[in-house]
Amino acid sequence: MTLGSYGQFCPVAMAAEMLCTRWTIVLVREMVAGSTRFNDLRRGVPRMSPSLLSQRLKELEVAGIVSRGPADDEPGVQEYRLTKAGHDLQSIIEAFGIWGQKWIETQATLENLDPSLLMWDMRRNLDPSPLPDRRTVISFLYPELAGGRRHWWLVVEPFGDVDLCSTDPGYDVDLWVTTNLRTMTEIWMGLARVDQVRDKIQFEGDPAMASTMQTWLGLSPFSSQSKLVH
Amino acid sequence: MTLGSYGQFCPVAMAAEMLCTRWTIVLVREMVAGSTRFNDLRRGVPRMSPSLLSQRLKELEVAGIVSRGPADDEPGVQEYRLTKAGHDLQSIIEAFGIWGQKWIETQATLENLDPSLLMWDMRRNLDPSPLPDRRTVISFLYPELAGGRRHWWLVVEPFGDVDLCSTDPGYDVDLWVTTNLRTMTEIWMGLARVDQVRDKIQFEGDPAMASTMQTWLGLSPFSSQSKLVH
DNA sequence: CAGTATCCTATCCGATACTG
DNA sequence: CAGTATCGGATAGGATACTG
Repeated sequence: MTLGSYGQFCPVAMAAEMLCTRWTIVLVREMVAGSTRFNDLRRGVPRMSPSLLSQRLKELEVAGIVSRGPADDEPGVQEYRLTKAGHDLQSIIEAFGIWGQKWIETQATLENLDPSLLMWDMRRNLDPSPLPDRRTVISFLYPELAGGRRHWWLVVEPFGDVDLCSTDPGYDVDLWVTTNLRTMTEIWMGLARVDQVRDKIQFEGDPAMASTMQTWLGLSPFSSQSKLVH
Repeated sequence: MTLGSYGQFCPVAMAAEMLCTRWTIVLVREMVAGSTRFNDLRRGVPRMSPSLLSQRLKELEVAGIVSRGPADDEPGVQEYRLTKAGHDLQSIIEAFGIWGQKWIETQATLENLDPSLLMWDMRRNLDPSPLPDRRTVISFLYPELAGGRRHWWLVVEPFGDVDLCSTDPGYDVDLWVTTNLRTMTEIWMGLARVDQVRDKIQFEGDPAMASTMQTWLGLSPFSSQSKLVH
């Protein structure tokens, strides 16, 4: 029996042996959410060192959870895809998320604010359908933050691709949103609705887009578990 | 931010921070299964050192997952009970178990055989209702094992309490079961049915009890996920 | 029975730098 | 961009003994 094994035949223990190592669940979450390339994974798990990320990906490959291969569209670039067993982990990730959203103190959650993570998740879940049928640019400004963490742009391309920039991409901006990181995170997590914190957000630009923000801004997959405070 | 934290506001990460430390999931599994006292927990998680068990219980208490207090029936004895948040972890444990049973190689599972763990789980899930309405004793013998791991007794009391002994309790035995640990584990996990491995089990004693073993022997909670090999 | 205390080391991990 | 290599240090946790 390997050291580090639990030595139990129970399937719970066997699964935990594989999945309950540092960063693994968070990494799988990022893959379930759709990231496939090394540097995309890094953006979703920014505090994980690249060597550990690389190591975990190999372990997951050996375990049959991840398969590695050239990207379909861009050969020469490696992609990490979930296998069937990997996709089945979605139920575990969901169980974690639902439990976490329900039972972890909101207080603790809001001590872990991170604008790059927030914007990266917002990018992923933004719903382009209520937006104009052309390139649309939304700028987010967090005045309390410094340097490259202060200003962000979401660029929604005509066919729904969304890009995240932390330097000005140079396009005309349709809507400027100025708020603080905590408020924006509360909205994303479903702890507040835009209309409830209107006094903490300033809009400039297209008033229609401003007033419909709650519809095109996607929320966290677990937001529905929260009992909307305020 | 504490070292050891993921620094993410995502509920998945927050929950993983709490639950993905060594032994924690396996311990919670044992609590979800019903154990409440320190030494019962030890039997379910035998390879965990008592100091680590004690430490984990304290952490779970701080996290609001476990509450500690005197036993209802036996004051003076401490009991560890799951709080409401703790009971909600059942969905996570189930997700682990279902995934593990489905995707972990049977081979790997059967490398972690452990008679005390198996008997402890069998004790818990045994269904007394098909058995005679009196004290019933079933003896299990694993000839390939040595010493105290070789011989076990399940004592089913009239009102359905089941005791596990590894030394002869002295009662008349109704049924002797002789088999090997791998076969018995396969049955428990739902990888085989009694009638499929009849040639690997010897019965002596009450023939009616022998022939209905599949009905009173409870199976692993995850056995239904397995596609019955052989 | 129900834990606590102590010690010690393996290993995991973080940081950083480097490469094709 | 997509990783690998190296290194050092903290710490988690294993083993064991002990206590009320």
